[in-house]
Amino acid sequence: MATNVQRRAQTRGCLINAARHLFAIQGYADTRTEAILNGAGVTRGAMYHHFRNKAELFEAVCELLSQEAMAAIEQAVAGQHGSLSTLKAGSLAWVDFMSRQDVQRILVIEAPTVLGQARWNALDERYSFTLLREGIQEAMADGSLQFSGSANGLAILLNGAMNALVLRHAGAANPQRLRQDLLALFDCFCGETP
Amino acid sequence: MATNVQRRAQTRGCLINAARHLFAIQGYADTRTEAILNGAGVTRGAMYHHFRNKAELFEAVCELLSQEAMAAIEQAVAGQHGSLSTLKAGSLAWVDFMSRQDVQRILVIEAPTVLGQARWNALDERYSFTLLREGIQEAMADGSLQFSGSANGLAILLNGAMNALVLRHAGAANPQRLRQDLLALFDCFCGETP
DNA sequence: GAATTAAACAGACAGCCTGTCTGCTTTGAT
DNA sequence: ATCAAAGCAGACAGGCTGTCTGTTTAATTC
Repeated sequence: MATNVQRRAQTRGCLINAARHLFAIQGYADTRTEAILNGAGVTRGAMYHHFRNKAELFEAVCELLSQEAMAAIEQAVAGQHGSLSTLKAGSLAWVDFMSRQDVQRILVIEAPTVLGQARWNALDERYSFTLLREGIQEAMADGSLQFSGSANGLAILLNGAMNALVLRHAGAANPQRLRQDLLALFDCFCGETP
Repeated sequence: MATNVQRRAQTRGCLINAARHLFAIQGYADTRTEAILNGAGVTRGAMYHHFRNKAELFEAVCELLSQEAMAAIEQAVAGQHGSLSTLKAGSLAWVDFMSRQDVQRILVIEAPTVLGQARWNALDERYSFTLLREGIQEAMADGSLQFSGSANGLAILLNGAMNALVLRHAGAANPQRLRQDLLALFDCFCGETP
């Protein structure tokens, strides 16, 4: 006799977990709800009791992955001193996390399409993008980062650049090159302090 | 009594055109083939005679838009002298073109999902991305652009950065800011020649 | 230039998939 | 103990894509 909040958390968790793995492998469109139900060990009725539709379940998966990304970044940043090295460490942690096959497919490739522009931006804003912008603001404020445009603009540029990096290097044999290219980009903003 | 090649071009053109508009407004998943058939004025049999499935029709639309993008860029570049100003002009033309609502939704947002990673990369490689990389290679070769990583890596970074720019500024009130942020980014690569 | 082949097209049809809907079970409140 | 509400079960309907057979129109062959 479990409490209601426990039951709720249990089935929601199973659904999100099963969906997460299937979405990662087959993609959103090619994942049948039937497969999710089997994977989660629940019935159709349960699923549609917790989520309005498949897209809402997908959003819940995105939410979870975004939280995990945040956690990974914050952990990587924890030991750093100085705004620039903090920014660099956070960015490297970001690309490392996004390089994971499952995360990449769900968060980078499919989320913009499935969630739509508005919800996707909102999600980003709620998590890693805000982190990135704040890091940039700090680094620009104390002069260790130089950019003639706005901090927000630079955050957009960097975010997009990193996304493109992980996508192009997907499954590549040189995971090291990705980090090199990214750090080379940072060097461009640091003026004459190598 | 039209020739076969004419008939073929006609119906294919009508389908691609109708699909293009519908995909732009409603997105790929929410566009019913029925609607495309009505828009194009052809029947189901005709469509599936020319395209294996909906995705293949979508790919044809992407192909067309990519060609238009190439044309726009090459026109913008035509009057330019010097590798750097050529690169800048081409990049601005690129973001201008991609800022169009329809192009954005189809090429930037949905194409990676619908075509899949491999086909999407191949498409990019066939068109604008190659143009960008060559522009960067030239500018790096004559020293007007400095970057400690590879030309290919920089092309990836710039491409991703520009994509992110147009997405974030979608429907924004300040279309000028987009260009400013992009040019600010270029300034970072130009060392001490302002 | 009649006959044959192949391409282009028409439209009915089947199978699949999502979301709904009604009913049942378990938990929580009174 | 009783009633309300949340959680869940599973059948079902409607819609959509792709197929398949048949028909028309162009090209080829003799």
